[in-house]
Amino acid sequence: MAKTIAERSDIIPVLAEIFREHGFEGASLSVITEKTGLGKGSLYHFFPGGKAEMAQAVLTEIDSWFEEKIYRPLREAEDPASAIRSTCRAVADYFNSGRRICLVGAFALDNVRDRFASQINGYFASWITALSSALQRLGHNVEAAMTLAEEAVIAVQGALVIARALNDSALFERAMTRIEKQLTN
Amino acid sequence: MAKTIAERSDIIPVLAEIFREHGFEGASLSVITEKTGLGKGSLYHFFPGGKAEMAQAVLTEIDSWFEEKIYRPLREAEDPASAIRSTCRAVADYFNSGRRICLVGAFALDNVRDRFASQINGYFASWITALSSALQRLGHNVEAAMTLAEEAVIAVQGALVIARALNDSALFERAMTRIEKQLTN
DNA sequence: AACAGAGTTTACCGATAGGTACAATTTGGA
DNA sequence: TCCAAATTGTACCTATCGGTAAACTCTGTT
Repeated sequence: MAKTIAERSDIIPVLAEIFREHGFEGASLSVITEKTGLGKGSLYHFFPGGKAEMAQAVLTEIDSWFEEKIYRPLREAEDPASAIRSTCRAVADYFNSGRRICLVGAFALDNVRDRFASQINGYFASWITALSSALQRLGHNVEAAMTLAEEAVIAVQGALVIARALNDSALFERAMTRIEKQLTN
Repeated sequence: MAKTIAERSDIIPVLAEIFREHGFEGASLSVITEKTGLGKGSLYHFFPGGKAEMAQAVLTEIDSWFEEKIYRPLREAEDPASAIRSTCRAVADYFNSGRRICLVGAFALDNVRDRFASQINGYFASWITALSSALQRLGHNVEAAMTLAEEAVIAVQGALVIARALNDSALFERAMTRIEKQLTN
């Protein structure tokens, strides 16, 4: 019956969705086996460290996605204004207009924060720094760029919280539109 | 040994702190008995519905605190500008400059959201509505007031997420200062 | 064709989860 | 002072938790 089907990298997006839906503690191994279709044996084959290693892998994948699609374009694009615009759209798409939560933000509010502190910290620090870099090249001074970037990332995370609380994806879209305008006006 | 010491209302703030610290799923009965000093017998005497009823009670208490200290002043104060200023300070104090998370926001991102959907929804809806009311009496038209209010509540929640993620309460204070200024400029 | 190792299934473990039952105790009021 | 109700302690229940062990089955390589 056993087949060499799964690869570690195939499972990670599924794990990400599971953690988003159930949280870290709520994602029991039985849920994980059910949704991935993998038994505990396979799971522990790929992730000897258990749930903690699975979550680490998910956070790492999220970080590299953002690095490639958001942070790097913001830092390196020769046209910072259009980079800001297109990464705002990419963020809105990534979070499916507020219907999908930010796993890193959710972990930050959860009691697992300390366990994944450095990844959580790095995620938001990189985001703010990259955005600030684009804003500086857009003409803002260091301080103003930092403030604007901080405000924008705060607004994205806040909008995710409120959109989910009110079950209102239009609210998230409104917020993203305001953020984009505020950054590129 | 049994003493008639505890009252339901005395326990609720302790429960609130426990849920803030451990989340809903993480707040096991053993943690709750330990931190409250009450055995399961007492706990189930006060809250026959178990953990779910405890969380409901906590959410209800939070809602009535905000109703009294934030929403009502915003709706009814004859000086809306100073009401906005003083409720901003009250909010910053309540969240201990970002060191204390918003339980309702955390629940919104958690998988328990559906279970407490109406309380979560009501909390944020009331906040935005009350703030919008004060802004209208300050001279903004209905639409502008609503947008500003939405933006402010989003910023508070976002700042709580980021401040906790970066372990940076100064960031939260900066955000609250900006919010206050933006609402009363 | 056969072997090694990657991948998988199954059965099991101790610990703890939330919850229940009920007897023991304390308390305020008559 | 004594009783009924309020409160608490203890023992116990079943289900599930995360994790382990080891036998098994594929699959690519030679």
